[in-house]
Amino acid sequence: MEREILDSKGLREERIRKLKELKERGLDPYEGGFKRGSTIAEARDKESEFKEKRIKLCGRITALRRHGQTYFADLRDESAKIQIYIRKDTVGEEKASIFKLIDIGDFLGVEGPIFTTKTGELTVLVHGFSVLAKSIRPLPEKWHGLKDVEIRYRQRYLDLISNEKARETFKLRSRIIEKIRTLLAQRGFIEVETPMMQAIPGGAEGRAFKTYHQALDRDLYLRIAPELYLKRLLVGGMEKIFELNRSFRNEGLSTRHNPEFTMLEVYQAYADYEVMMDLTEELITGIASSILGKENFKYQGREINLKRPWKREKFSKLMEEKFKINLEDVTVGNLVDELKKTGLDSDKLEKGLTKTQLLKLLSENVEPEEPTFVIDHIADFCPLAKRHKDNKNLSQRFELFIGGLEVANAYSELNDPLEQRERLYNQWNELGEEEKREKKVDEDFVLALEHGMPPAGGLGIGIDRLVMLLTDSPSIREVVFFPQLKGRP
RNA sequence: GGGGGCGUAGCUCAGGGGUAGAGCAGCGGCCUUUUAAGCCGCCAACGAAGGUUCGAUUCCUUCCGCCCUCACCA
Repeated sequence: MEREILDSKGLREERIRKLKELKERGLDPYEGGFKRGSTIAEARDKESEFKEKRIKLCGRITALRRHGQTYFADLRDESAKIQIYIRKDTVGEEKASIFKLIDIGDFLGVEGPIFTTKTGELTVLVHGFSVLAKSIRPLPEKWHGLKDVEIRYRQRYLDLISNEKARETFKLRSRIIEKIRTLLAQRGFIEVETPMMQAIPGGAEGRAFKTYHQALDRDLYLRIAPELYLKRLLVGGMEKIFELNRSFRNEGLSTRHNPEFTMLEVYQAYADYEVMMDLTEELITGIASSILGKENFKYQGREINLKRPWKREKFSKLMEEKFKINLEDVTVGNLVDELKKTGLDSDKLEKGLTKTQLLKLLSENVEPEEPTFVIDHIADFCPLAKRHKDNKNLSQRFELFIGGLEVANAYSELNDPLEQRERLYNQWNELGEEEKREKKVDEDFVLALEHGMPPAGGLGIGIDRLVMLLTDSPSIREVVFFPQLKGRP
């Protein structure tokens, strides 16, 4: 922060000088409140009402045009923008001279009737105004706005002031989340909250953040998923639940990954992954049609069409098409060898094949324009999912891809406690020595299952990615107010 | 962590081994219906540290930060 303070010293000092002068004139700009008569949008709607009587508006000055003894300025609140006009024969000599101390960025309350200028601009003829807050830093440029992505992320408020697109994106994010809650509530789901600080982080792949609790003298981890706790609630008899909140993964950053991210997890007792597919379609098309007003839109230049029903492609079929591998005679053990035979870049395979890598390979085989459920994955990659009755190597699971993004993941939840324990230990055994020490099998979770968990469908939707998709944002940093960045020098 | 690109004024952009240029913003002046107001004048910057060189903002090295990409992950 030190640098900016020095850099903008001259501009800042000039504004502090104006601030002092305001105070000397008995007008402390941080002192007063203001009774807003209406928002600017309301004022614009009801302009005719205020041709005669006065209106009281407030907002921030975003442009200032001095014209001799008069000023035109743009006043903006969250709802809209309106021009204000200050002239000394209306506002008075004293007030007019005070207006010299106003800068772009200051907050103002104004009062006066509305008229239309000869160029047709709706304008408040200011009879009185008060300074509600003085800005002592210059705002980014009015025409080109703020483009420096680093400043846009680190000082998001400047981005929000300068860029309409940013304001829209975050408003949409809020409406999307609100809509999800409404849609789920309409279907009888209730929202629950489970621990973000967990003794044993589980329910997903990925490294956890570690922290320490003083009084308990124990290590705790930030959750990588709420899954195992939500299933405990199924055991407890809750039948339709969801949690919509943050999870944390201690992994690298990318345009699709922020260390803290927002996930929706939904569980429905006596359902399975087929039911969750329907629910996913309903949720996402419901959101799109209510928020965007349509089911087709562009994502990064590609036309996406959400018209139901969505494609459901068997994982094995995609493997067959892409790699000519028949999953019937392939196990996880020799899958890597089989893939190498297909001439796939073997460097990538040397380190072994993770679930994520495999999905990535397959997602390249999925049409980005149409939403596609990739269903029935290799069971060994899905320790929490039920196996298929007719093929024990496959699990009742789907991953949903839209526009090249993986936006949802769901399965029929495994509720056989003995199999669950075995599969968790199998997974644990594959870990490296260090990981084995950090990650343990959550026996307490298995204990819950031993008391009986109803069959259930579970669904996870990456909210940040869904918002990216619906706001046509190329990076997760565009949909998270304060994305994680490195430290400053 | 690997690879590629980038870092010039408060903001948006030029430039380039020899005095660093513009627009917006700011300051001063003229202007009472402008709106990217206009006109005149002024203020203001090469991410940091080393090196090469008579001379570095420009070339080289290291560091810091940002973007893209690969890997871990969703």
